[in-house]
Amino acid sequence: MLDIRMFREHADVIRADHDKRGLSHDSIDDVIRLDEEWRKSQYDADQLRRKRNEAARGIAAAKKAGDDATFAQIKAEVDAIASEIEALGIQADSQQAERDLIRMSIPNILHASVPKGEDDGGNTQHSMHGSKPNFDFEPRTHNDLIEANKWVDLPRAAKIAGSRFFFLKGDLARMELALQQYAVDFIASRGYTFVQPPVMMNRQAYEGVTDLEDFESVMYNVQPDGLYTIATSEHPLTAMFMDEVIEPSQLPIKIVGVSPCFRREVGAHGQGDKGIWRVHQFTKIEQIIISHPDESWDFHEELLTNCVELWDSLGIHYEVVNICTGDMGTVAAKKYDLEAWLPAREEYKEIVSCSNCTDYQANRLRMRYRTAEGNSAVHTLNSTAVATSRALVAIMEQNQLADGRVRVPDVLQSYMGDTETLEPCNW
RNA sequence: GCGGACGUCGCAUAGCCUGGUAUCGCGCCGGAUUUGAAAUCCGGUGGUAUUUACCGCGGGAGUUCAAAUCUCUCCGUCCGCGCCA
Repeated sequence: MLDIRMFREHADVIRADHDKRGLSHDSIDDVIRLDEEWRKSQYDADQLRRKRNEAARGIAAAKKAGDDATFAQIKAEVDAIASEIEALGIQADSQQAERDLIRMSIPNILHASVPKGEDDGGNTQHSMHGSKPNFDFEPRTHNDLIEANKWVDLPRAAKIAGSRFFFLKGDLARMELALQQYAVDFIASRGYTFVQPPVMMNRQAYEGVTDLEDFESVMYNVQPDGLYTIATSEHPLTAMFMDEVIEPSQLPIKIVGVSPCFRREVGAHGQGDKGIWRVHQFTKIEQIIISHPDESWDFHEELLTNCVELWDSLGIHYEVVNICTGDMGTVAAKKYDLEAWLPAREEYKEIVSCSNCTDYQANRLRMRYRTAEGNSAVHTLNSTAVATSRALVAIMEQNQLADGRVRVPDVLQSYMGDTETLEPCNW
């Protein structure tokens, strides 16, 4: 959510951003109009309250003195104002609620370096890392590999939970655990605190960190308590500071989190989504930074650097892309994706997403830091370190051997008892 | 799950019984003093606004002319009991 001061003082900035995104200005105009109406109602109501307070000032004395005539006169005066105040108050509340509902749907202001484009075709390459592996055989897709090696059981998962759930088995499951440990150690060694968050959140906190439409298409709602399972640990790890005023000396707060992530993936179907590429539940190691506004762009680059060095160390070939205006979504002001090379399909596909959300989440969550002039919103940043299901796909496809087994990246071998090659499962 | 205590500005705390202007301290910010620092002194430190006003005492509702204060309810914390990986 954008600061209301942006609409009052710098509406031209929001308008320019909407032009960049190809959006109409209607919502901006609505917010500005409703804000003016709300302020008028609020001011009028405040003036009446003031009148009432002034009138009521003598009421205690009259009551104590037993002066019933004065008491009755003041009470009549106060009663007359009360109904007016109530009507104005209701009007003001509804104007403010409507204003903020629209304001919630208005996207963040994009950074100047975000390229213009209509969809993911407009994303631009930032950098290329590693090189395409050479195979003296026809490389197989990860779906072939998991089936041939019996590393993943999709049919039985579908039987007990539904499609897009999976059992992870044998050496591939061991490598998944190794990836978690390795990634956590890698990021924690750079001064990030390891945190394991709750995997369910209430609606109020969740609205602070995500697009409202996600409640219908992305999140599982758990009854009877009405909690939502998290779609990423970014959500609890950012919302953790909701309603807080942070001392500037505490900033930046750097976190590496790990959690299962749950996504309904409504409407997702297609050849590219087979196997474990797009699933309802996966594990993700996430980087989070809560920072002073002046530092967030430097930290955005730091998060990307962490990703690049982590994925380089795994020996994976990938490119970094700068996400364009049309592919950005509501919350982020700038986003880099890492896209790994999948040799069988000859495509680069998203494995990491690295965002600076500036003050957008912080405004909704009322996360502030103390300044001399008053409290002001912090900036929030998040970046995948490793989403293990997709990391497994990239490693399997790039490290596959002619017989279908898979070479374990060097840095992971010590995390799984010096295992060098993933062996098939026998059931 | 049962019983009890409690929730007050960043932290800590008074006010609650007996309804009538949000208290003291710490921390933080600014200023004075100082070569600099510490110490000391002064001022400021919840939100909103058409800037001196209005709203705020965990959330919501109720009683009342008036609620931090009384009642109900929900949420949370702590203690004891029960259950439990």
